[in-house]
Formats: sequence, structure tokens, C-alpha cells
Amino acid sequence: MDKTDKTGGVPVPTVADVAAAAGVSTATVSRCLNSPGVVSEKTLKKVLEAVDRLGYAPNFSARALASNRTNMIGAIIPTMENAIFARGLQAFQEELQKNGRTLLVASSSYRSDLEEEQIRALTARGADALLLIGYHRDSRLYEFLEKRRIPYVVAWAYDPAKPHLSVGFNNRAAMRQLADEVIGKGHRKLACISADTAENDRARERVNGIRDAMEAAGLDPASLDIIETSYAIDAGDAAFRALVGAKTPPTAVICGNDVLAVGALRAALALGMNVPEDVSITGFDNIELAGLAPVPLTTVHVPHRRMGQFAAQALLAALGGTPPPHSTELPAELCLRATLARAPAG
Amino acid sequence: MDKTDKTGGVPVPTVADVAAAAGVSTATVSRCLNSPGVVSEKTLKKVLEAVDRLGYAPNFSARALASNRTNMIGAIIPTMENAIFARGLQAFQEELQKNGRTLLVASSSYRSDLEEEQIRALTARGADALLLIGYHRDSRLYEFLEKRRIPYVVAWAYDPAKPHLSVGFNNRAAMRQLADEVIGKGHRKLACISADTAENDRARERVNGIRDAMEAAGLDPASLDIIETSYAIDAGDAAFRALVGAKTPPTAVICGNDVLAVGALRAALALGMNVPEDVSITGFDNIELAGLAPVPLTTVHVPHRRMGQFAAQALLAALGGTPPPHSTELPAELCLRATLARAPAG
DNA sequence: ACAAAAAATGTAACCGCTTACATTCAGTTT
DNA sequence: AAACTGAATGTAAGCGGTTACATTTTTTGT
Repeated sequence: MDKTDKTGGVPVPTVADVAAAAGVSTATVSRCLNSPGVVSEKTLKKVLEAVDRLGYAPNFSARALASNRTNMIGAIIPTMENAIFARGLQAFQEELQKNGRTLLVASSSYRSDLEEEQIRALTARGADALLLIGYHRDSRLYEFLEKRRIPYVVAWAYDPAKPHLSVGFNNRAAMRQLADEVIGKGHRKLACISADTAENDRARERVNGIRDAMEAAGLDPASLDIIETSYAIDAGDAAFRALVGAKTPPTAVICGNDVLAVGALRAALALGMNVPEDVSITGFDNIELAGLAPVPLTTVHVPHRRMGQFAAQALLAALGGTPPPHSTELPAELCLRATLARAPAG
Repeated sequence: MDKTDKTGGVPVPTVADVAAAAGVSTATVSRCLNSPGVVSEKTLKKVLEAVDRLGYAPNFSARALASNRTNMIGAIIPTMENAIFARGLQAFQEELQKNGRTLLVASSSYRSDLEEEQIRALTARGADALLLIGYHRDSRLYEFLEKRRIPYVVAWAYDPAKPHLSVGFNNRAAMRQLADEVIGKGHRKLACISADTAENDRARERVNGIRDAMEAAGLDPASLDIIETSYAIDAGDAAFRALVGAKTPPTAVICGNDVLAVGALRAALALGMNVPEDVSITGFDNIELAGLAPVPLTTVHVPHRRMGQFAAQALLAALGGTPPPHSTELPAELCLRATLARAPAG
């Protein structure tokens, strides 16, 4: 306690100071803080009293070094910009906090190369476990994590065939359900605005879900017009204009997420079309925006908060050992609003 | 390299391994990584070669313990739920990343007690610097940070009178500007839906801005109906209903942020009112939602991304020493859309 | 009351890295 | 060639905790 820290700040008390103040050894202080059960009532009280008299707080770097765990959990998400992951991330963080863990965040901007970099960066930083979005990534990375014994959970997707711990929903089935609904309304000429499907398994599965529905309904899946673009309102707007400019414009445009759908909707209205009378538009995610759009969006409700919370619990279980973590499939439910209606006659 | 890590994972190479492989001392390895300038070309190459042959990555906890800096920067924001802080936080993180720092996140749910807890938690975790939102907090906390010599930046607000490093805009002046515009449209009976002003200086300043405008226009500031509520769409909806139920309902409802405004707008439309013919509604922030609401929202545009980026730069400067950091006032500009119009005759 | 078992506490090594200081080495200067 | 530099490298002492193991204290059984 008598030495000032390197930056000239105020001296910060250490275990040794607390030990001295309480008249015990540093080991006992450490035990009082980490496994209070094994020390006697009397010393526990004595030590805790000293702790808060001195305002002691353990140095996490030292603790991390000695115990080989940082109590930090990393999350690598495609973006924090819009609400797609924000709610889930918030829930994830709340759950971690409740359990004394801290959240490390990095964003990959939907790029695999950046994601890889971030995974390595966060593990180097000592993240005890990781939250990852979707399954698509180089198998090298999965091997890296397995070798290092770093627990991870794949969220926002659920595929029982995949060997990874995951918490999410079946993107393909959810979109299939929505597409069934669309087709049930008499739409025959469908189009789709999607994120890049090459590196984004959720986007890919959603498109597959549409194809499944078409096939089941006797429509040719190849007749589905697909535009792949980035997840932005303007991109949705532009894509929609391209689609309706085609020789046989679709009567329904199924979008890979709500952001694209809102962009498409904006374009439709700007072009003087009536939604849903002239064209139906659907989204995916059910972010706040969806219910508040100029025409409330028909979409698929994704259980953001529960996903975040369950993902945190799964990782904590994986770290703590008990009970063993298990993958969880959460339901994604149709959310029917105003942008979907019967196909115009013709 | 011959010992396996505690969890039974694969052995992770250490400086000692690299040193042995390169035939130098650990000090030299450390220097190659941290100040390559002071070692000879030859050894540098030798060491770097060994580093990537062994796949060595420094252990950050050890590094942090030894060097007394973690290269992690903490951000404590009220919420990640909606887009209010998300864009800024994303920009903040990008800038940190570009400079080899990692972002630690905690959210306070707009509660001072939780914020205090988080500030202490993140500093205990070793955050080298902190991003804080707004000025309002116990002076004990500021003293704590000063004593510990932990740089911090206050963002989303800018008040030259405050002694803290800050990056943001003048909430009062920005709202004043908007209120001037509202009053200029002939509105005389104003109301305001705000977040709690007791613990939220940004909310408070915004309300003060409205009062400034009223005073300047010869209106009695005391005639401003204020409802304080939480930042949620439903809260805005409920507050609006309460306001229009009064004996002399306002012709313009100025909301503390876009989320509240969208709620108010929803309520107005649900009540069968025409916006802006029957009532004007304004927001604040210009989040994505604002431009896409059923009636596009008149609001104040806040430079989210630049704030995040500048805040990061200011902290990096404070840590690096050069150049010395300085507070920055960014402009917040009026964003006139459809929800504001002339007051109805009467 | 005494030995044995159990519980509580202390001692000290170690986690992996940085860095002050000591040492070595190569190049100048005289 | 000796003495003197300054640059490059090595040695080893921490950084602040945790924890295996040793030791002391308390409890239990007879």
C-alpha cells in the first residue's frame, strides 16, 4: 500500500495489504474471496472488514494469470449498427453480468476474414468462451477452438445436424413457414432479396426455406428471382427497384431481414405502388422497426432476448461444468401484419 | 512448450519457448514484439520467424500484469437495446480495433447506481480508459477516476463549462433550435415527453432548451406540460394519450428522443388524429427509425458515428500522451421531415 | 485425557510477461 | 592497440494474485 502505481496514481491496495490489515496470510485472503466456505466465520468477517476498509478490489490481470481464466466472455457479431443483434447482445451481457462475467465485443462486419481475426484476437485476450453468430466459418477455426478447449456457442441458428453447441432457431424451417403462407395467398411469382449467401449460412438457409416451400407447392424453385446485397435499407430499396423492373415482376418479395424489407417497402411506396395490394413484402427478425414501418411488416419473430440469455447460460454451463450445456432450439414464429395479402388477380 | 495447459488443452507456447527456439533471451523476444526499433535486424527476423513457426501469441493477462495496462477500453452505456447508442458504439469499437485495443461493454439501464457499479467493475477489470455517456454522476466517481488516473471521456453531451474531456453536442442548444422551429410554426401550447430529468443530464438539458425557446418567444416556460417516462415506444404512446386527454391539449409534442416520438406518433394515429395536421410531434437523435416511421419524423440529427470515433481517438490520445486530447463539440442539426407543420388554426 | 481425524491457516512456488540494470560486443577515438 | 563509446543483448526481479502442500489448531472418538 506504500507504493504508488506506475502512472503516478493513487496506491492501490493488494492482497498483501489486506492480509496485513487482517492479520492473516495472503492465501487466507484469497480463500475468503474465492471460496468463503472453507474459512472460519471469524476470519471471514475479519478479512471482509479489512477488504472494505481498504477499498480493496482484486487485480483481474493477476487473477487471470494465476488462475488461467479471465472471467471475460467474447462475442463476435456481424454488426452492432442496427437492432438485429443489439437486443440479443444486451440480454447476453445482462446474463453474464449477473454471473460476474464481463463482455468483450468485436464486430466482423459480416466478413469471414475479419471474423477469424477477431476470434484469434479475443482468445489471445483471454476470453474464456465465445459467442459466435451462425455456423459458417472455416473448419480451421473450429479446430483451433477445440484444441484450445475454448467453449463456444453458435447462436442465431440451430441445426441438429451440426456438431456445435448452439442456441437458436431453424432458419430454413422458419422461412419455409413464411413462404408457405405467402404461397397460400396465391402468389406464384416470387422474388427474394437476401444477404450474401456464400458466407452467411443463415441467409442461405432462409433462401433454402423459400425453395422448399415452392417445391412443396409445385412451383419451380428455379423461378425464384434472387438478389443478393448487403444488409442496409438503401440496398433493399435498390434491389426492389431492380426486381420490379424485370419483365415479369414478382407479386411478392420475400426479404432476408427486416432492414431489407423496410428498404423494399420504401422503394415500393416511392414508386407509387400500394402495399400489399400491388405487391406483398415480407421481412425477417421482427425488430422494432418492423411494427412501425409505414405499412406494418409481415415478418418472422426471432426470440432475440431469449437467445442471448440462453447462449450466456450455455457458455456458463460449459465453463462451470454443471449442468452440462445443451443446444437449444427456440421457436421463431410467424408475425403477420399488413404487408402480406392475396396476390393481385391476373 | 512441453507442458499442457490446465484445462487439458493443447500446450500454448510462451516467450520462453520462442526465446529458446530463436536462441535469444526472453527479454529480447519481448523487445522484438514491443519495440522492434531497439533490436538488430538480424535478431528481429530470427525471432519473428520463431514466433510464427510456433504460432506464438502473447498472453494478455501476463502482459497486462507486468506492464500495468490491459489495452482494453471500457464503455458504459445506458442501453444497447435500441439504435440510440448502437451506431456510436460500433464506430467506437472500430476505431479501437484499428488501434489494437479491445472494447469492454457494460450497460447501466439508465440507472446511476448500476452505472457506478459498472464503472468500478470495469476499472477493476483493468480497463485503461472509459467511455461514459453524459455528465450526470456522483462527484465521488469522478474523483475516483482522477485518483486512479484513468482517462475517461464523456460523450453524447458537450458543455464547455464542465471540466471533463468530452465529445458531443450541446443538447440544450440543439433542442432550443428545434423548439424555435416549432414555435415559429405558430405553436403556442407545447408539451414534452422526456426521460427522467433527475438523473439524466441530456434529458434535462433538452427540456431546458425548450424552455429557452419559449422564453425567447414570450411564452411562459411554466406552461410546458412535461411527462417524464422511460425510453420506450409504449411509454411514448401512453404519455401522448395522457397529454391529449388534458383540458387544453398541446398542438405540438416535443419528445426527448425518437423512440418516444415514434410511440407518440403511434398513439396519435391510433386515436385517429392526423399528423401533422392535428398535432405536431418531434423526436431527437435521428435514428434509422425516424425516417421510416408511418409519418417521417422531424427530429434532431445526432452525429453518432463521429462521436464514437472521436471519443475513441480522444481516449487513445489521453493514453498515448500525444497529441494531448481535447474536447470536441460536434454539430447536431435539425432534420425536418413530415411530423411538424403549422399549428392548426384556433 | 490422549491420539487420531478434520478443519483452518500459512508458506512459497508459480502463472507469462516486462523492464531496470548489468553485461557484452562492435565500432570510434586517440 | 588501448580506452572509450553506444548499441544490442542478457539477467533476474517483480507485477498481484492462486493453490499445492505443509503446518497448526480444533474437533472427535474412546
